[in-house]
Amino acid sequence: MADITHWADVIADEVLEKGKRHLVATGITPSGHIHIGNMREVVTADVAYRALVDKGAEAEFIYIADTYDPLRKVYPFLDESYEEHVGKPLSEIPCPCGKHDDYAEHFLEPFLAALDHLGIHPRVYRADELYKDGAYVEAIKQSLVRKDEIAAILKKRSGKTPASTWSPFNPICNKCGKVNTTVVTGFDIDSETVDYECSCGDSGTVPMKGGGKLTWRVDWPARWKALGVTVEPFGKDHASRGGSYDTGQAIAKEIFGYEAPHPIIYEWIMLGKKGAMSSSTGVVVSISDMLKVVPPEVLRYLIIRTKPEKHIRFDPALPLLTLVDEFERLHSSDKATSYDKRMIELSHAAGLCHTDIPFKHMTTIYQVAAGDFDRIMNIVKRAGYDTSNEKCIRELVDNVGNWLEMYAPDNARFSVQEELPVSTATLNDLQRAFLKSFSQILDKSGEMSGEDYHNLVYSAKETDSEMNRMMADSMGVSTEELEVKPKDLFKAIYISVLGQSSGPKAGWFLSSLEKDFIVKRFREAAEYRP
RNA sequence: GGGCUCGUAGCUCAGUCAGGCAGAGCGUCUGGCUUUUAACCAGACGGCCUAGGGUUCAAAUCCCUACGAGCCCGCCA
Repeated sequence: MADITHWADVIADEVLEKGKRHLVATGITPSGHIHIGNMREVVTADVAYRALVDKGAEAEFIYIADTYDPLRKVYPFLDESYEEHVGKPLSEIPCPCGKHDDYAEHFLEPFLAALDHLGIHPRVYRADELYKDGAYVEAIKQSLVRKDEIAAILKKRSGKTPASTWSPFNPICNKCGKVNTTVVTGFDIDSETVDYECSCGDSGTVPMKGGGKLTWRVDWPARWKALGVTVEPFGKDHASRGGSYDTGQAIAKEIFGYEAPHPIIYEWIMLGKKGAMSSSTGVVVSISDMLKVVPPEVLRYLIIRTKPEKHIRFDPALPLLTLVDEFERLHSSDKATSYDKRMIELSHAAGLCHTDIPFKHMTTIYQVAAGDFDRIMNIVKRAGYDTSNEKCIRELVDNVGNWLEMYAPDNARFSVQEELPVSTATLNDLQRAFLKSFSQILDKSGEMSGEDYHNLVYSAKETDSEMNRMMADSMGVSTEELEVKPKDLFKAIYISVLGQSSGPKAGWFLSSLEKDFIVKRFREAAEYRP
């Protein structure tokens, strides 16, 4: 089989045939909690951008927040008092929590933080600022002048006839502040103003600069031209014939004289077994929820490994652990193909921190330490991991803690019992003799590694070992009579420490506990008589 | 009704653009590792590539049709 080229590189090659300078754009409307589908868009854009840069293109990456879009309705998470704001641009509505400058910023701020977390650093534009700075004025003029042509394009492509009062430009009413209740009654190209009537009864004049916005289907192509967008990913919803890319393409070419950007169409992300993610059906995982449990690199990997046009199935329970494992294995594998390496490279991105501690190991460490960060660090240090980047480790610890709490299946959970578990009563004489001997040997020895612990357990069945002799003595039998099954010994360890009959790999597990604790616990367990 | 995308092992998916022996990981099973596993190593099992036609020396791959899944054609990104 020929070498497989990663889709991002395929896209970059296609795009490079059109030219060497590129502007990769992405954008969404911060009207509510920004969900995971949007994350795919941004990661997709970032990867395309990186692939372009890697191939020597002069590329830039921008993110446009559609802060000037009107609020469509009072969403379930909003207070009823927002009724009066429906129809106003998001940037002109008060913040729901009062801590941000405006409504748009309230949802934008955590999203931008998430982007940073993922190692994605586009230049950020806010649509309201672009409008207020006059970036759209030229496009607004052209659109108003050639309104009928645009309407004809919309009709031809989408089959829908725009209303007679339709205008590509929606003024913001001076009185009620709404942008979707006004009708254009005239305009003046020289003074750059637009006249309107509003359903609230007001009428007046607004400047083209910051006095209103272009309707979406015109706004998009206008933006391409104004900013020079050449590559843009968008959801498949825009992609069909008669959709906004289709009309945008025509408007860009025929009205603004601009070639539409290279499209990257992506599919939705499905959640577990519940189906497509959609806000209307309530099947939603917000980005912040996602980042609570998934290390950023793995989230990137999840998106990067699948071609944009295929849907992604995301299951935050055990399959997540598999995904993390797969990523980490690929990361350290010497069998990785060039394709694998490329995926790892793209998952990495600048600005992400990485620790060499496997996620799965951390699930054990975390539970051994009962989530206490100082104790976790001690264990990590003892296990010989790199602890220089405490911030990264803390991120991993947070992910693991949240995962255990929110999604982990029961068999992945355990807790070291503070007190001797009552189930210790079920231990038999051999198991007690083992724990007693183990405790004594450990008491007089130095620090032991996971492997030391492992070997010590197995030494119990060797007739010439110290452990074997001590157990025989303790039980009052000869070493020949002693019949040891390691399985029972491991069971004794788990029961006395966790109160359950199985647990994480024992040697390694014991080495992450305090030695003194083990000595004491095993002695107590050996002596315990109900 | 019209359009777009997808359909490959039990699961998640590569491979389709550029036709050339049907692939990976996970799971399962077997064996091994000083027989604990949720760790590691080796191997095995696992397929009508959704179905039916067509083109071709040769089709998972290209063309047509059907079926299934998701989405769009509402100024809703």
